[in-house]
Amino acid sequence: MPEGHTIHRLAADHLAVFGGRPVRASSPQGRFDAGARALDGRVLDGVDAHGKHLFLGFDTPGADWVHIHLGLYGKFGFGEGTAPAPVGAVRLRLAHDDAYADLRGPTACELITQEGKDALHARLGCDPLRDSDDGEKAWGRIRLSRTSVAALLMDQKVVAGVGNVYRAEVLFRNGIDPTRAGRDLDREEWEAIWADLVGLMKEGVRNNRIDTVRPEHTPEAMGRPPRVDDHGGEVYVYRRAGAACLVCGTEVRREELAARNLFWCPACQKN
DNA sequence: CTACCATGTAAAA
DNA sequence: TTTACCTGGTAGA
Repeated sequence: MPEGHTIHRLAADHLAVFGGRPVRASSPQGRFDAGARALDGRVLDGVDAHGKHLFLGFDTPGADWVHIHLGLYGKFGFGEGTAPAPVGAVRLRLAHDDAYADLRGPTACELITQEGKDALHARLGCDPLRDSDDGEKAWGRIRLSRTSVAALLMDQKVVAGVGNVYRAEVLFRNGIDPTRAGRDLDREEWEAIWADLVGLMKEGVRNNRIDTVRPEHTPEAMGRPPRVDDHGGEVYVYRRAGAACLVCGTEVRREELAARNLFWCPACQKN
């Protein structure tokens, strides 16, 4: 269940593992048969990621990119050596003699042209993990919007790549009340949020997990027993409803907002 | 074992 | 706004 950092990491990993040499492509599950046949024997010659969208570029005439969106369930599994017989519904398998990658359960796995890729970029907001992006385009939307900053952060047309974990955590770290309207933020607050997202998400790509707890608030630093969050990283509020805030001890709250769980500390996030 | 939930999005109603 | 997609982990029987 990926946010943007996972996708950027996958892009880099695909290039490192498969780049520059012909790959064998198949769709054991069958739903990407035609696409896999078009890719089979081709060379992966470029990768890209924008928000939660992954693009694998092959030297394939008329079908320049594989566009993959993992959705809520999608997952890649990498393995070394000769690929074993596929287990379960593998939508796409890429392989060479030394490694393989299996894709299961994606929302999207399709061949697209450069034009199609351009259209996707056009409808996505700025991505904290794209070096060419800055937060200005998002600020243009946010500063005029009556929508809550919590909803705006999850809107991929505004900011691309932020999901429920980074949303909750960046608002906590910046002391922002999630219900505040975008237009009630000031520029300094937005710039701090954006800069924090860039830092957190880059660290997420490096570590392949989401960690947001500052050193001074780790259980060790606070004199509390060590804690393991069940999504793989250390966080302040995400999925911690009912537990004590790591900073002030107040009970972390959870509420449904636009069909997604929102987590926050009502004491730390009053600004 | 079954039921339910989840870091997401698009299509249907 | 609701439903569907589609997988894996976990809680509970």
